[in-house]
Amino acid sequence: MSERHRTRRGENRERLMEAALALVGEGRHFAGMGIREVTRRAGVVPTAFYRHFRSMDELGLSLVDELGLLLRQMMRDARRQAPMADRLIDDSVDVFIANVLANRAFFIFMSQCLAGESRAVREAIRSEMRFFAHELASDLRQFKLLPHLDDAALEMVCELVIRTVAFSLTDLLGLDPEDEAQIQRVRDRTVSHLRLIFVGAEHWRQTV
Amino acid sequence: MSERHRTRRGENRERLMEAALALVGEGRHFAGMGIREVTRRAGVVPTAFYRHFRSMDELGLSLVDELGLLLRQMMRDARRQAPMADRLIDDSVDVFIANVLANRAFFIFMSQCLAGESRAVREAIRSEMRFFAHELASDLRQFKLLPHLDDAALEMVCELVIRTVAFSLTDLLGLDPEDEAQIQRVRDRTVSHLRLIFVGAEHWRQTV
DNA sequence: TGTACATCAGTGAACGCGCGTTCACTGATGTAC
DNA sequence: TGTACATCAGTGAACGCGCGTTCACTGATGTAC
Repeated sequence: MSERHRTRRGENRERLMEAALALVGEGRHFAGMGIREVTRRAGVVPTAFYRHFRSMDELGLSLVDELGLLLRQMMRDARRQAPMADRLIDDSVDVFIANVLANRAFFIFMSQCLAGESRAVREAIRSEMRFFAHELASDLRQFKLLPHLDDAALEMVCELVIRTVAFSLTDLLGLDPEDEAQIQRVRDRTVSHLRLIFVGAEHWRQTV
Repeated sequence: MSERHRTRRGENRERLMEAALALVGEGRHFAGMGIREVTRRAGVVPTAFYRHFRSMDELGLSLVDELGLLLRQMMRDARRQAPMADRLIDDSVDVFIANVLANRAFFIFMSQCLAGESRAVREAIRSEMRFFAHELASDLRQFKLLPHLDDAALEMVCELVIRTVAFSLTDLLGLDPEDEAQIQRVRDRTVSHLRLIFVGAEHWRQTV
């Protein structure tokens, strides 16, 4: 083992991504982050950055890819957790909140990116959300929930659901992660919002 | 008139704020913006910045104050425009979209700030949104809409309405402002979402 | 399996530039008497 | 209304520092035969 090459192949790449994410988790904004800042945090020489990314933008896109995997994992969790229709909303919100608390920095990154500088990153996040809405719609179809809605109406409902959850993300991220009472309040509010949407969906008449 | 002092009192202050806003409008993120960048754009010597703001953060807070005025103006517009209950949603969304298109940079700034670096700015925007929800609730009370809801339920509904509109902001800002067909699609989707929420509100049963 | 070689992933030194900020200054504006 | 003076809002020069990026280099890893 030499002094200079003591790392696994590709290890520094991960390190750089983790460092950027850690900085985001500590309150820095990705848009204002520099290459030297990230490499310093990663404990890596500045030039090493260029071995893995051409720019911070490219690092951002890689983070979005990882975020996508995380979100898909979360959706699988929710499906496993919430098989009964009457607890569907409560359980899904619980899964969501647990995941956000466990991957705080990732979700802060996501909410930063929604209004971020790079159009490519913005679009990537939005397409991830559209994918989610679509998945939710096909789950509801499969569980025979809201059978009176046509495809377009169902997609519309699911999109609103996903957006509502995404917005409650910004509530959650603003809180002290230890403050369980506040987290409970955000949870209850999100559940109320989703119930309201589902009540609306049950009484929705096609082509109003 | 001297060469050096040809400006009105406080004119450079406005210039600096306009410059920051202009840069945001062109795609820059406020979090990554520097003092020299803003002063350069404003056509002002860098040191002049310190005559008016201690830091970029403070300039950001001033922009939020101006944004607050703009939003209140928009709410007055909406009230004047939408006196009939059956056109309430459509007209309000139209007022909103017209205001967003007319003050694009301001709204981009707002959506950046929701996930911004400064907690103070973030909180300022959120409190602005809470104020809006509250105003909407008292309007609905006054118009005798949704009379079966108690105060807490009505606030909850209004909050969801405001969030839904705020989220459609991010749709709108991602578009080419000339592309009327796309804007129309965002408008229609927002109207659908709000209708869905109001259908839910009409059938909402207290203390579910 | 062994060898030769290309590629990958790391290094430290160095560059020029733009950054935030301080300073001492000056003219214009507002205020007290 | 005039005068004296404090404050406000502008200026250019200068500082030291951290930035992104280039370079020539080297050892480790993977691949072809």
